[in-house]
Amino acid sequence: MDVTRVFSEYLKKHSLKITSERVTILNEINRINHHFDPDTLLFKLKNQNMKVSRATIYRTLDLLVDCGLVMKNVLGNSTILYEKKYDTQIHDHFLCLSCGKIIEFFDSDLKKIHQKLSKMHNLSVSDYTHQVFGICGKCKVENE
Amino acid sequence: MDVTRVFSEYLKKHSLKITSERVTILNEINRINHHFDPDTLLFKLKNQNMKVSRATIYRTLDLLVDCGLVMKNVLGNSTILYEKKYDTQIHDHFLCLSCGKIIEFFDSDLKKIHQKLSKMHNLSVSDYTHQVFGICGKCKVENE
DNA sequence: CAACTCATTGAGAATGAGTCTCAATTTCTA
DNA sequence: TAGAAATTGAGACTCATTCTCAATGAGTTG
Repeated sequence: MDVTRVFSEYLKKHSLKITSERVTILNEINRINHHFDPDTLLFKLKNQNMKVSRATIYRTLDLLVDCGLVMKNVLGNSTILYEKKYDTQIHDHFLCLSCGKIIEFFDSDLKKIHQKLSKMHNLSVSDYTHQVFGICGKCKVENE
Repeated sequence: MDVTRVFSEYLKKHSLKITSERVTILNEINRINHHFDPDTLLFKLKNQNMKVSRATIYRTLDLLVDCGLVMKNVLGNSTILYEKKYDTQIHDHFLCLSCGKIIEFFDSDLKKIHQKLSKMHNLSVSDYTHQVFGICGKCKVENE
């Protein structure tokens, strides 16, 4: 998937400009294979002497979410995490309430639930989040 | 379900006190049949001349979530909503991205997905959230 | 390719939901 | 009913995110 092209076309369509900051941010996200938060992203760029402001990180993430390349998740209480939506099928997260560990998973049966919902209410589904909370295997053992 | 009793017992077990504010808040939640946010709750109580501070609302909601009587959801970007967990089976929300309408639904097949997940990773599930985004029937028609 | 328009950027101020502080008050145990 | 311990409210505080606005840059047009 030519991510840069998708983003460029999105920007053009909305009369927005292809700036070096936007390209830099997208490239960095491309390199991250799991979830991340805006500050981590800022930090990674700072470490490479790429100068991008916090405001621009937030603004660009909004654009990437809007054009469908990035997914924004609010996990549990207040943990916010972003992740690529391409090159991956992972949409769902399990959060261990004891140690905070996050397990990523995907179950295609969820699609069937969404299809049922669509039919029942005559609506169309474009996205979803599904988060599961509990105790992971390791913590279960430790609490025994 | 004797909600007051459940809450009282929870408080006793944790050496916490049954105060008029806590009872007032629980009673008000009892009267609400859909989702709500902390400020709405505060407002409703103010309108009835019940004096409860914002801090106490937040503190009590945390307790109610902890003892399992109330569910806290983060819907979409940053909408936070609470709702009763008793007298209802509703756990899941559909949010119309066009008009903001929220449709509540429940599908028991989700349980099966959680059971599969539990087995696969040897974990135990205690809670979940499932949010679906898209366009509702009404908005679909209007956009034609 | 130069001029011009309009989006973009960064620095730091502003916002706002939620949390914390602490003295005064209330609960409840013994 | 006395006393220990939890609770409350008001407002200060936090911290992630958004806003402001002057300076800069992209890209369009002649």
